[in-house]
Amino acid sequence: MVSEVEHKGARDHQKGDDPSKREAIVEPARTLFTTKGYEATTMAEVARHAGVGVGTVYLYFKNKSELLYGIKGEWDMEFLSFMAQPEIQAIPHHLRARPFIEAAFTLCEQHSDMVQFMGMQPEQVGAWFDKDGSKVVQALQVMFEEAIAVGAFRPVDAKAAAVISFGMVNQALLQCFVMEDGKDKQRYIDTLVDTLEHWLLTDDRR
Amino acid sequence: MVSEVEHKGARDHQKGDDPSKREAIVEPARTLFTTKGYEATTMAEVARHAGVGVGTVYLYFKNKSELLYGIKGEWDMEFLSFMAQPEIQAIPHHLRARPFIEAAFTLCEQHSDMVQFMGMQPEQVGAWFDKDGSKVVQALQVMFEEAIAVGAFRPVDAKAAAVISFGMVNQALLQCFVMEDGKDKQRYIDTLVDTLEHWLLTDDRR
Amino acid sequence: MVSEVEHKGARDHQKGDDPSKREAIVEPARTLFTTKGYEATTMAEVARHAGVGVGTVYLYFKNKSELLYGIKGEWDMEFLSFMAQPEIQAIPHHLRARPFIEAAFTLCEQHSDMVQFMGMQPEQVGAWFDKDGSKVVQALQVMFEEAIAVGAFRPVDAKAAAVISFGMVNQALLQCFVMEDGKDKQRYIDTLVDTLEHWLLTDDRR
Amino acid sequence: MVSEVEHKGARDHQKGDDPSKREAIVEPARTLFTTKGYEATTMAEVARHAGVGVGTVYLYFKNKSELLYGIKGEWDMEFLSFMAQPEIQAIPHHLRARPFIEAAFTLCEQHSDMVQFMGMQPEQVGAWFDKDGSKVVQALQVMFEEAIAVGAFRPVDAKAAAVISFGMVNQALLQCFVMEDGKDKQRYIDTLVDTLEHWLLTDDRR
DNA sequence: GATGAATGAGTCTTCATTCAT
DNA sequence: CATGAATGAAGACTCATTCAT
Repeated sequence: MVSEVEHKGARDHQKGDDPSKREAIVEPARTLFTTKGYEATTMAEVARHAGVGVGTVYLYFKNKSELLYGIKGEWDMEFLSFMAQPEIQAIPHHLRARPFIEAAFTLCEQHSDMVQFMGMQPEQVGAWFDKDGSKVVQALQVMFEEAIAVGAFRPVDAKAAAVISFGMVNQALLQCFVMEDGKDKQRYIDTLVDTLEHWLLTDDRR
Repeated sequence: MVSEVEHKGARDHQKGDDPSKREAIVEPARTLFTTKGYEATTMAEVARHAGVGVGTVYLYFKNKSELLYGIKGEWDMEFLSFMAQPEIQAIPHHLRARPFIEAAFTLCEQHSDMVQFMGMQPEQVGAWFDKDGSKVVQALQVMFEEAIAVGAFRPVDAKAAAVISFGMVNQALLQCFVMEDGKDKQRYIDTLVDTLEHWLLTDDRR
Repeated sequence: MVSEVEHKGARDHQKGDDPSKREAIVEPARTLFTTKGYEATTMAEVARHAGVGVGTVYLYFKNKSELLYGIKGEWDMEFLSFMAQPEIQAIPHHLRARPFIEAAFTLCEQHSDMVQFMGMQPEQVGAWFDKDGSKVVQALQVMFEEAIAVGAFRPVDAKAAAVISFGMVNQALLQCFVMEDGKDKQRYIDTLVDTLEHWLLTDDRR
Repeated sequence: MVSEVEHKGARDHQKGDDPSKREAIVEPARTLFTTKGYEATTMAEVARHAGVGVGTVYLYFKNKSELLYGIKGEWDMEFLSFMAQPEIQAIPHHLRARPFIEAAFTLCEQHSDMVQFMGMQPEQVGAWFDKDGSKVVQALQVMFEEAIAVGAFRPVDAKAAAVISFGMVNQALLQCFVMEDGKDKQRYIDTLVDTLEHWLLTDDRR
């Protein structure tokens, strides 16, 4: 309606496979879901903001839940791929806390509206949230197990630690970017790093 | 749509005055909101579970949002009054972690449905959530400031620490009671206590 | 909206139990379903013609299918109760054809719009049509079995005969009241009676 | 909305010209319409089963109704041409009942999905159904008039008899192939033949 | 001629809210 | 005060139809 969908040269479309159009839908959906809430956002709104027809949204996402899932999945992927980066993996565990936290904050600053989805309750969303815990928590657990194995971290319960650390970072991001305006970023980063280091590092490392 | 609720003939009763009936409405509302989610719960359901007519619910709460507000306020009160208990206050700060966490888990076990509200996002609910942060986080902050002042805790940023500790406990409760069935309670309690003690206690206290 | 819902004295309503209002919904629904077809009729139209809100229709019928089912069931009941009438049952089998056919035509004349539903296809309607055959066909089958047992009818296959006689009467009603304007009623009645008598009566009875 | 389909540039091809492709569309359309019902079948489904694009269907049929019209017409033609067969016409009227019924059942067994269309209500389909009655009934009427003229059939009302016989056969086919699985074919054939012979044949012929 | 991505009007259905009793 | 039948605005989703390629 606002003609922001350029006439791109290529022409081999699958059913709902144009990544640029998919992104054009996901982006306003993310903003609306986080701004107004999932239930309060209508598919028509998403479509209007995306500059496409309602039907088109359903061409790319089977239903409203799938749209949310797509957003959540996108974030997970982004976060996971960040954790898998060679640069991050190269850092010894006992020095990982700060760059890790800082990266998380930077990532969330770019998509500050996305923060809420990290802690989204399964009941509120439907069945798409895997009961075993989100991919992110699982990845954290694996990382903790490694760190404990190599003696970098104290021998804590890796599963519980993953949940707990996810919770503290998530809440800090929420407070920092959703409730406040992001101005106290450094304060939360510093405190989080302090928390993790005192909690997890073996005494000789601190 | 603005003001068409006033002008009640000439009755002099307040709107909803019977506290026991109010409680009879709030209680199932809490259960339903947390079990099925706010949007998925209908006023008719709340009324039916409360054993009153739909109209009666509107006698005590102007609308659905007000009902949610009532619940949130009640929970805050319950949590806050727990924190203000003499028994809790009597415990020295450096020994408070375990009884505090254990009490939180017990409290949440009793009202396991309530857990979700701790982390409820303001945007998802409406405008009723005070921007300054929840009462609970504020209370935690005060407690931390005291503990730091008396030298029981390391000198961390009390505000950030309140947010972070709230986040970790909340996420653990969520994982324990909502995602899982509460069976690993002890595991999460132990790890949380471990976290708090290593993070906050001064070295000579650990 | 047109204030045609009288303020009747009584006041003990169940959920959707006011028979007069139920009838006020069923009646236009029947007309619309038969005039425009089931799929082409919208619930909003039914509500508008009934002089009630859409929601009210859903108070009396769970969904569109149930509304159709209600209509079909109502017709079946009416037809069945007609067949069970003492006056009809009193007539000896070999003389039943004419009064029976005449009654059917009279009944359908009153609800001429209803005729189509007799022959409605199960697939077009959903799952509400019992596979064993409609109640009407079953009732006919029983009647045929009796008539054959007492020697009033020739020994034909009662089941097949019920289907066949239902088909011929139904098609005649359809032709007479739906395709034509009912003017040739007598012609169809006479031919149907002739058909049944020549087909079913034993030679000594004809 | 009235006339915005004309003004095609300057191509000189007729709309849909390839008869084999037309048949490739009609065939699955018939199956789907009869299996799932007209409204429940989507143009996309028809296209997919036909192995062509949606747009192609619209090249051969202006719209969904036209597609239905095409199917109905095709069936009528097939049935009519069956009735016009020399083999059938050669049989003397008083011996025609059985081969005729048997042929109808065989024909319907081959296209068992087509049965429903015989009795299709005009209102349910739209305006394409000629008010004068279906071609099939007309053909039957002609045949009856001939049979009566040559003294093969009793002098019944040919028009009504056509309707009635159409109804009985149609209902039997419906019951046999749609409601049941076709297993009792012989039972219905025998009873139909019995019906027709007792009803129509002159006493000296029976 | 074919195609199928895009469209948006139109459907059923839900549910917060009101108000007559 | 209490009730719950009635309401209709609003939402998710479908699908016939078009048109650029």
